[in-house]
Amino acid sequence: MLKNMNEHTIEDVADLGSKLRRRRKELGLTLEAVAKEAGVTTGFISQVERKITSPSLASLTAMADALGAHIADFFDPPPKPEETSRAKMREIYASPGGGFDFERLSTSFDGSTLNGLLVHHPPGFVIAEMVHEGEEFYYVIKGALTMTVDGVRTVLGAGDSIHFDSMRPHSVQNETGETVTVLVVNTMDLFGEDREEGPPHG
Amino acid sequence: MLKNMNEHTIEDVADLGSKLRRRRKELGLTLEAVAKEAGVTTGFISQVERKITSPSLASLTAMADALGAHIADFFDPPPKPEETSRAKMREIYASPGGGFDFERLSTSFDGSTLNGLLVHHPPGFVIAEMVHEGEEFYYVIKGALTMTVDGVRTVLGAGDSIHFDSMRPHSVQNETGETVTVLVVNTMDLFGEDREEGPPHG
DNA sequence: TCATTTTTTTAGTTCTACTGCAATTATCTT
DNA sequence: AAGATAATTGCAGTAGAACTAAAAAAATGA
Repeated sequence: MLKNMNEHTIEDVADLGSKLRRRRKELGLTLEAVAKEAGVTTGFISQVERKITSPSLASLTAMADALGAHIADFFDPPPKPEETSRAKMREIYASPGGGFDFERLSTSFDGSTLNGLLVHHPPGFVIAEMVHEGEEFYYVIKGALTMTVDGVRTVLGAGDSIHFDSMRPHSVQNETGETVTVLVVNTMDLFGEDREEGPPHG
Repeated sequence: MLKNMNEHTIEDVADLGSKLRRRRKELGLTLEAVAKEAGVTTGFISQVERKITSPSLASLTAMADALGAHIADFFDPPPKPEETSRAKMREIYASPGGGFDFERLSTSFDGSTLNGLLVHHPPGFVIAEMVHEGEEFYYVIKGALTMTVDGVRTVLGAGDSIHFDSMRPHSVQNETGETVTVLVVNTMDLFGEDREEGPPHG
């Protein structure tokens, strides 16, 4: 069963049992309660929690459901370092397609998903509609930004914010005569572009 | 194999094959290349991608590795709605333990992980050191905030930011004589506190 | 301390995770 | 368009592990 696995992956699966047991204990449930809900035996769950047996995806999904969790929650990788970003020490980058400048605020570490940018949209600039995985959060620091999400156009002023799923078609534009400064925080898209290149920003 | 599963969970597993194939195609890899890397046969991967067979956790992990991805990435649930948050229409909440006020900026939808808050720290206020899952991003809007992460103390001024893994011991304090306003964005902790109560904020 | 509950252990069995190989389809080159 | 090669699917298995049932041990509560 545990054939063809490197050390990293062994750790991932090893965590599974512990996480299942921890979740069960947090909920104050007995093996029997979870077993009954998941449609398996208490002995089996016990073995899974103690890493003696590996559950099939179907069984694991049933167990996750019984624990009010999602299967993906039991496979979180371990995290790491940090970084402070100083306003005065940041580099200002031009966007890959040209048009706006940005400063990168966030750092990255194993398991990190947050991507923070300070974006400066010049007057009249438009980012064409796009769709991709992840979710996004915009907080307008200065000026007024026009966003269109799923065809719904919204003008955000200073202090306003918006949070949406990036799978919904969205576009951004600065319809004012001034540069607009926006803080953008989105989740990393593992299947998206390499982080070392310019950010897609929405 | 697919016994004891409700409709929601069937969808989750059904997505697996499609996601594996999509990822493989994105990388321009053949079944044979992935199979060789993962230590399984091409026929098997083909069956998994077409949902004819469900892989064991060990095999799935090996496949994910071969695809340069993480096993959890293949179980993402589908996302949903959005919300705009207006500065002038937000409610200001007092924190559960008392001491600081905050405004909630983000919304939530299935699969969403971002949690955005605008936090107002009064002079001298301290949030004791804590540790929990997820990651955090702070952007100082007004004033100066002192943060201590893993015993390292840092003072962040307006425009400064910090991004770190919440599993590292961290505390927050306002050592100034003015109220400090900070934008906090962190990832949802499924195993943490219920969102309807006040936010832990760090 | 004792009764009950919970978990672990043990000895299986069944069925599916995965193989090997042939057939089919897709792609590329001329 | 034809032919060669590469890639994928189909098919018939089988070995072993996913999971069971029941007994034993451990944990818990009164």
